[in-house]
Amino acid sequence: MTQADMTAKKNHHHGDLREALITAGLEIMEESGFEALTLRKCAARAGVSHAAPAHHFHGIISLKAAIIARGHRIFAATMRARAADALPDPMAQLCAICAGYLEFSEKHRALFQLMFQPTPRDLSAITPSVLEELMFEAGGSYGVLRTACEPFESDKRAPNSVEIAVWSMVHGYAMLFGETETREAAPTGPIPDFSIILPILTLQI
Amino acid sequence: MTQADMTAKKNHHHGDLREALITAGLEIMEESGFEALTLRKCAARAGVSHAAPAHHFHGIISLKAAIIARGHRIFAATMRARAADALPDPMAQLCAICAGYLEFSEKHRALFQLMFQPTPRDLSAITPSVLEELMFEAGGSYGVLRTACEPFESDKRAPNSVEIAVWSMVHGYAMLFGETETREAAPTGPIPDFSIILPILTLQI
DNA sequence: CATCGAGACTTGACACCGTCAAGTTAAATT
DNA sequence: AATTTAACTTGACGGTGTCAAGTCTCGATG
Repeated sequence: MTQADMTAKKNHHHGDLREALITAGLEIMEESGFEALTLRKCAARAGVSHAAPAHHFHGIISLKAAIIARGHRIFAATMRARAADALPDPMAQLCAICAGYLEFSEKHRALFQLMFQPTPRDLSAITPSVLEELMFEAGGSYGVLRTACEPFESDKRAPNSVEIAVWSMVHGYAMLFGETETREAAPTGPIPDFSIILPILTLQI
Repeated sequence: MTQADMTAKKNHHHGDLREALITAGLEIMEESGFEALTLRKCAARAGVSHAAPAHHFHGIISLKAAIIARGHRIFAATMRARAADALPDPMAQLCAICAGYLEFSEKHRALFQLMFQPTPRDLSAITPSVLEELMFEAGGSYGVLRTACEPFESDKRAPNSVEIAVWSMVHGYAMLFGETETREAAPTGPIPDFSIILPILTLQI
């Protein structure tokens, strides 16, 4: 519990409640999974009453959006870190970025699940400043992948088709195999590593 | 409302409540999206009290599992229907089955989302007979895709690597683009059709 | 420095949710 | 016909998100 949390326990002025709620949300999901995230639990962990978040977030949907924005920032950083360790040629960069994609989906499974859960149809319910932040951060993390795919695009194919193919494949793999989850249906035998799968695609690019 | 529903409104014996609850769940999601699905709403639509489902399903998790099993049956049928209309060569069959995969994800978006939401870690809470049905139906729908990929597997690659690659790609595409959802981040310009994307992969197989 | 207004909370209540316990009604069995 | 079992209903509880009204703190102003 931070100094601000302790202050909140005494008074009506937390000091940095917005950030504390986001941090609480990230911690709760890390510990108990993506479905454990609730507004009241975040408020309790931040040391305030259940209605306090309303001043910072227009409902649970806005708090989740802020957490997802934070997730995209960590996501982009994870992919960039892998790219920084790889050779500069386009293929090595793409492989590294995909490895970062999968690393994030495994290490932060609950956050990844939250980030890619079905989007509410009406984004207008989200606090405008939070939505702007989310769009910015999501664009940033997606841009890492897009940039890595650019060298492989060609006038011979539909625009963006390589980035769509790569994103579909790595995202599908992350969703389906990113964690040794209990599954109702699965391929028999061990799942091949994505580094084996990706070349099936990229050799043709 | 069926005859059985009307019977339930009068008495303590619905007649086919199990099926009515599953049907209610499918309808509610179709109308109001995947997050609108609740046990009480299903019970109300089936014309019984909120606690009636407990006799057939051990909690909301079991009712959802039953709905998901139904979803897999429709899913498999959709892919098989596409395959039935296609030429018998392996490539045409694979393309048709992927088209069926995407058709299902678009036409039954909420059901698709429910089917591939993060799985609860503890499946033992699910009614055993329901879990068995789910495993069977999920295995059946997955088997359609697996069978279509078999002609492309090779001793030169890791076992199952083609089916993993294809499943990752088509599932990722379905999750990301299967509906013109509101998205925080997206490629610029129109999304290439999956029939353009798939050949990037399959030409190399 | 005192006052006022806005910001940042707290308390309480409501409806909805899933689950459980106890009770009631109908069907099946003996 | 009586008994047992199945299939419900009713009511309650705790957790959830949201709203309204109230309270406390901070910042602005004179």
